[in-house]
Amino acid sequence: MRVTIKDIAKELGLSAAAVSKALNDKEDISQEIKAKVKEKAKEMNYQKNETAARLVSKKSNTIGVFVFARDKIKMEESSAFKYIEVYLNRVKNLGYDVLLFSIDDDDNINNSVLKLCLERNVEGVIIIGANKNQKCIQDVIDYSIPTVFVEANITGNLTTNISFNDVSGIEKSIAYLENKGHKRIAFIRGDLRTDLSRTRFLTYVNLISQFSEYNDNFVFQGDFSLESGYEVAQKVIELKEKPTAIVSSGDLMAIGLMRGLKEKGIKIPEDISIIGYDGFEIGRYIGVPLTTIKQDFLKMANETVDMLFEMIENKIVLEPRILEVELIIGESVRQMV
Amino acid sequence: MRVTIKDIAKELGLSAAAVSKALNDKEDISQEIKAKVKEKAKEMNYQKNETAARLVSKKSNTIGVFVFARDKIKMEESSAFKYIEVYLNRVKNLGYDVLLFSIDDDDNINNSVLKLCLERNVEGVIIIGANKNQKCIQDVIDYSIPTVFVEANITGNLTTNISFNDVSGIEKSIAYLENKGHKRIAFIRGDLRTDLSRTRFLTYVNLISQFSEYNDNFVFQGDFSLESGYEVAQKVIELKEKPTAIVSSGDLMAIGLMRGLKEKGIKIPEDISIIGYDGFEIGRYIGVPLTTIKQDFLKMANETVDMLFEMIENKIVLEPRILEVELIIGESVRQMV
DNA sequence: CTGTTAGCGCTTTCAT
DNA sequence: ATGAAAGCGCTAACAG
Repeated sequence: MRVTIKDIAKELGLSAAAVSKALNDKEDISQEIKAKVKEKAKEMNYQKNETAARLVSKKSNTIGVFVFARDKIKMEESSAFKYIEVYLNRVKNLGYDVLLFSIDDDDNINNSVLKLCLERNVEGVIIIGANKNQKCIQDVIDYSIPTVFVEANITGNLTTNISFNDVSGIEKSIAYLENKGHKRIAFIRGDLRTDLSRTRFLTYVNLISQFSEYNDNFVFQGDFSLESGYEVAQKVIELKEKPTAIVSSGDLMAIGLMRGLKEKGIKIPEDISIIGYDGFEIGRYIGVPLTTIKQDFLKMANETVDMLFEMIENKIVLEPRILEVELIIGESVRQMV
Repeated sequence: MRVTIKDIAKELGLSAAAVSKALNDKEDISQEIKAKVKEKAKEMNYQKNETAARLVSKKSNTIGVFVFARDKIKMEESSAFKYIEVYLNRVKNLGYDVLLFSIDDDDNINNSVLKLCLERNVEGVIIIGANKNQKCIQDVIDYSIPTVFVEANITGNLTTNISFNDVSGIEKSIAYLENKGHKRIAFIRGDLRTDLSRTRFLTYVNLISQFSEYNDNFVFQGDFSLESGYEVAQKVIELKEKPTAIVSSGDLMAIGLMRGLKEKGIKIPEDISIIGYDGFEIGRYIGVPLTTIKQDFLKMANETVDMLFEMIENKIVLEPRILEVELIIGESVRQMV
């Protein structure tokens, strides 16, 4: 049997309440009792039962982190993991635990996010990569539980969001290419069901229409994986009229694409220029350093935690935030003549 | 106020006990009541308070996952994240939650792993990348809580472990290089405080001594990051007598190294051959596809969960397991003449 | 300051 | 098959 406060109360001839107060450093208890109790607790190897404490205090000291993964196995390729470590450390220092969930579309019915939150009594929620239309999140949006959506433009009751400026990112890419004299610019998009992919793609469409004709053949579908980028190479090859530059919605797809093109004898940037998106460190280490849009994941993670706890503490809803991104110039884009 | 079983009992003119039984599909309750209760519950938007249920049933339905991170920011570079998604999905399907913790050496004093486990009442524990000598894990080892150590050779009370065969991995690398005629083989090791790094390094030392003289200058210290590999390049340059091949304890370090060497005008594999370790997908996409040791992370993750739940269910301690690894031949090693 | 009492929301005997 | 009663381990309100 685990030792409880009753045990240590009995041992010391005190009441359970006194022990509880001592252990929790309450004001209305003498120093000597505090000392005695704490010593005894250590001696008896007492461990607080948080479950019980949480039941009465109605505080769970837990925040829920939900990661939406379209592609089960490839969650590691999402940016989610770049955030989670920060969450873990920050949240731990604030005295909270992190309950982590991975959600996919099949989960809609039985595991609504709200259900999981209410059952576990989480005090705040971070949701990465969701999209408005998923049934399983509708209810959290309405419910008054502090929630921050990451990379999804969703607001609601005590709900806000934070994203990178995807419009600006694509603008910077395209402007840079234009400057370098590129006109025929292709695009690799991700799954359009996410806000992020949609925004990047639509921005491309808007901009491209301004100085050339939008061409369906210049749009390729990927899923952010190395492999999906690699496969695009084959499709590029088959094009009669090739683009002079390709903008990828993600660095990994860009890297896969570069590999694919290389194997087909296409030189980068001499034959085709490439721009990625993400600013992953690895992009600087591959054969041709990748020109890309850098996102400050660390900052994103920290601001997310800031926002969440401000909402938890003050019960106010915050304005959504948008983080700026930066063009990183590698060697994967050439100047057209 | 949240709706409780009492509320729905009152609404239906039943007892709380009956409602509880109905909701939990117990045998000793009629079908009609079950149906009525469930419907009413849905109608009233009832959500079970797991905290309360856990207090009485003494089951938390939670497993704790602890990731040891030497280098705070670089957890994403560890293999831990390759496992976590599998844990999440498997564990969810078994009706459990995952409480995730990141532990560093500073945490030893206040947050012993056992303390966190007992407070949260976790029913099983997965610990990634720990090492025997850390104070903060000593107590879990002795305590009877089902525990699986990943990539650390630790056993104990209801405690087992699973690792890749690091000896075999390094043997395969070195044998391959020997076969290709390499004699002067250097090594990049990771932090020797982890079992994994120690084993890989010691195996290198053993083997190398068999056919050449162990040379301290041929051993470089890294930390599994791209950057640390990159920095090794400079040190290689400064060597009067250069190795013909370098074995890296990790793929990212190998990739960083290759980049560094390339910038210094050293060609791979013509001038120096490289072998990595991990089998990360990215290694096949970089300039020169990396020859490496492939570890089946998916299998590792699944077996870890299997072992843990077998221990949870049967309260028996399992034999440690070792997973075989495989040499993947890329283009980063050349045949010596 | 310390103890008594009550109860968080649920499950679980044990009667009925 | 249903309900009454007890209690999981802790904290909070109130008395003393």
